[in-house]
Amino acid sequence: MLLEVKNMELDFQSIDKHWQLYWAENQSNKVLEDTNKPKYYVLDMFPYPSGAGLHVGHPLGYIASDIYARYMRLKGFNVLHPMGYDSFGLPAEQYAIQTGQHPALTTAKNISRYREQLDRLGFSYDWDRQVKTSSPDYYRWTQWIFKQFFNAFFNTALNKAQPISELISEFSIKGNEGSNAYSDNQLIFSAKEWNEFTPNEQEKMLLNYRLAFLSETWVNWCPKLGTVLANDEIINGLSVRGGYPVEQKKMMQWSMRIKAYAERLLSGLDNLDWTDAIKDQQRNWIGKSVGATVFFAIEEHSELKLEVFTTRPDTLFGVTFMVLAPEHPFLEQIVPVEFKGAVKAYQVEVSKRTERDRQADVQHISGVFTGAYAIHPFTKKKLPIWTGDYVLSSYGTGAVMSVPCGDQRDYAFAKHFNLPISNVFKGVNIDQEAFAEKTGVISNSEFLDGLEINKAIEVACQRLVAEKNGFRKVNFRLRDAIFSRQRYWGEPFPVYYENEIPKLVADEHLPIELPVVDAYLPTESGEPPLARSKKEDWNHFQGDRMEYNTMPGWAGSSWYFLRYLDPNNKEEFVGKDKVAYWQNVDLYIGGNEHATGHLLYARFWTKFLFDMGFIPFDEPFKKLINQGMILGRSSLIYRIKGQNTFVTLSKKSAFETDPIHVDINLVSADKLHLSAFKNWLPEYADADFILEDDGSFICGYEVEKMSKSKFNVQTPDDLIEKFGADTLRMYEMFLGPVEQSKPWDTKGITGVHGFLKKLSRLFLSKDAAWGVVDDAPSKEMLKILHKTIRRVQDDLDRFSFNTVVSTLMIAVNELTDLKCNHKQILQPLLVLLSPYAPHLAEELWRVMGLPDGTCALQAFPIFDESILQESTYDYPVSFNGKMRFKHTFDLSLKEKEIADFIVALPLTQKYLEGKTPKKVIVVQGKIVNIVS
RNA sequence: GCGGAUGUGGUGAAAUUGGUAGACACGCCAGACUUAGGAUCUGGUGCCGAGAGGUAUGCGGGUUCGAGUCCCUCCAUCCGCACCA
Repeated sequence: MLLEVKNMELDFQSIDKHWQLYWAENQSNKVLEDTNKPKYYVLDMFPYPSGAGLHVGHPLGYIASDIYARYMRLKGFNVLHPMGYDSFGLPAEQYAIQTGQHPALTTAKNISRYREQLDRLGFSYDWDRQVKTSSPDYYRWTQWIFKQFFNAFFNTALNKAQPISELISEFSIKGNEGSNAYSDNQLIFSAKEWNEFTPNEQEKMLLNYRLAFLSETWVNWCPKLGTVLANDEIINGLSVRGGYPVEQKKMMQWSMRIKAYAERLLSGLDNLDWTDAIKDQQRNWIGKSVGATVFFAIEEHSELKLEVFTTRPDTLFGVTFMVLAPEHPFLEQIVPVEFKGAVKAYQVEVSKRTERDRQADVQHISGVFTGAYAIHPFTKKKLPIWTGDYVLSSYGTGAVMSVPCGDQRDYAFAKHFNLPISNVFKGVNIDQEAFAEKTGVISNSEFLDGLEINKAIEVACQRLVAEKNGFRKVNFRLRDAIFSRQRYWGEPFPVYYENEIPKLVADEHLPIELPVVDAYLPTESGEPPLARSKKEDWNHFQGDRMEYNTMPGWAGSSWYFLRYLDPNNKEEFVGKDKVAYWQNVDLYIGGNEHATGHLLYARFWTKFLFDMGFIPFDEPFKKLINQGMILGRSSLIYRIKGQNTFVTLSKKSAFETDPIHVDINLVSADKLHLSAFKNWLPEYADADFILEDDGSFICGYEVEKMSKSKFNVQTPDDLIEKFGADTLRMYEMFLGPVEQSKPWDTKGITGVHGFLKKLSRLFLSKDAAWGVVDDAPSKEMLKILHKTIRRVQDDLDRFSFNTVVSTLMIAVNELTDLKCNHKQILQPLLVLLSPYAPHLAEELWRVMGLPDGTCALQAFPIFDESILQESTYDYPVSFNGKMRFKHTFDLSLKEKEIADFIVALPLTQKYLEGKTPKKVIVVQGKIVNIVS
């Protein structure tokens, strides 16, 4: 019976193992639909299984969600708490390029390591529901959902997606004039014209409407590597890998028409229980701005109308020139011969810089005059057209009307190139800078003169519409999401080509599995790795060729929370009955870095699947908590420049040194273990040291992101080995609020470990026998218990995971003082503890011989208010807000009685120093304040 | 430049609606026990002061009987970004 007690101490390691085995063997965490209980869905953002394994930062959110899942089970909910892996991704592919090993193999290896580490923490996941985005059983449905996007368009009148077949029949009856279908297409055709299109022409036209579509997009192209690069992979116009030049290039790419959902993605935020910080980030990303589209005629090109978007149509009379993005298509046509050379040279120069570079560099102003002129819609004056890289092709129309008096960028551009500036603001000085405030009165603007700005916007819009020179327009910053990647390790598209027209593979041939390739690199001609495959390498091959791009990382993660509901369904991506029962995620916990990527895409896919009638809700995550990052504490040593000599921290200022990261395992309490350091890497074997006066070598430190290259990664494994899983779980919570970023530091872990030992001592009698008694507890003990029940419950209800730990510590301290070994107290206490320390709670429950199965199957103790009711209260008495002494009164006493009594006290007279009180404030049950 | 977050002891932090600032823990100091241990237990610990007392939540103001909490100005640190027309 005392199996887990050694030398009067609990053996946490055996307890962990025993219960982890028990849970696995008894399928304790398996969950099924149960209509007798309310459901609750607790989800973690699933991890990418990297080769480095889990570090102490990962479990922070997992521990919090596990505690909450266990709490909600005790509260009587049927809790769904699954886990899986976002297992497609670049690192596995990079590793494959280097080693030739198939990414599926390394991924499988990493997953099993992750699983082992997760299991050691005692998480209550229902592993039968595990999903892996790289498994064909899973990505079959990612491909299927892609097909639904391809087969749909967005109806702006109904504000929802609909089958493309409806649009096709609409076109064949009345063409596309006045159509409500969302599109960037400008071409108008009649029903007759539509019906006379060849099938290929029809298909090309439909790509302008489909929610998943093919179009030409600008990409960062590295000719030397033969591949497209992400912004992250480029520094100063050179690829991080190899340092080769990168240029902007147009390429056929799949995209998702997320812009169609911009308005709904924005308004949907209002009803979500997310922090304002993250909602603001999404609002900012979506970037709604209200203004007008204005058309400018171009001199000598009557066939062209230059379209610009402005939020300030009231400043139209302040326009003194136009600026086009260097990528603007009009530049091909409008630039006179004598200017072509300069414009071309500028375009080439700009194409070497990524959009990110262009945006980061605010100081540097560049541009060239195109030699062409636009015509002002009202004044008919000539406006010179420039091209400049501060105008981005991807925002708005890629062209701006420049109003130097009202926009600082236009102002700076005008000053730099000595272009005219005309002031349209009444009584405002613009000698030094533009006036960007949206207040004041317009002048110098013909029919807008004397109007207040909002009124002027109104009038300008009316005039634009009346003269057919523009219209009101809502613009979004959000861009359509590029959906193809030139990579191997991602989902293949369910697409083949016939005469360069993309066609969908029939459902019965899904999944299209990743074909075997001889190398995970692009082909010589710069085609994606899949193009290396031969026809027979595909499990299904159709048409002239298959699609060689793969899907991006966010494809699989945009819907995985739905697959957990029904992970083994062979007929549907999720069963209707299953999704009707579990609904959307009640609590979602994960890192802040996904604020605008994953969280926005998942919302987009959910809204689409809702529109198509597949799921009964249109927001995926009701409540969101962003856990903070756990930062590493790196150790630094200082090497004298050009020597192999290292200086201790306090003496480093006397030398010129380089800081070098040193493995934190070679350092304890900032002292470097010298012999271990010499053995660490061969280059340090004969290093010299300049030591402190006491003979030690002290390291410097820095708090930064945990990473392998900084040698500051703390894995949970060693700590679990030393203290057990429960200690680590509690300690990570005890560090502070989950939302907060904090440096990892194990200094305090002994405190939490000591608490668990102290708690278990309540259950032991002197001779290490289990000494729990059935005697009735004292009133005092009951008070401690119920005070604790209330606080644990209140704190968990507001996700204050850290304060629960100290509440439990206080309870144990107080019960220890009372030498409490009463079952009536200790039994409910174990239930309170169990979400945090499930292994120990179960073990104590078992050894106590308590009934009703395991601790996890109990109900959360019921808080009894009456036990805590007091008849008296110890009032703090303060003078001018400063607390001086306390006095106990019956709680039934009224304000007036208390005030009179307090004023009469000799102690009060002492603090009054002879003055008469001006006012005595008594808040019943709270405080007394005497103002003198 | 824009947006967001955070500033409380030597350290991590607590204080849910304005009502006893620093709970709980680490660390430190003193002691007990002990065939030295990273075990356990007891007491102390914001700062100044011998003490009475004073003082203290990034700085400076304000509202209030009362402010860590609400309002204004400023400062510092961290994170994100997109010169957004």
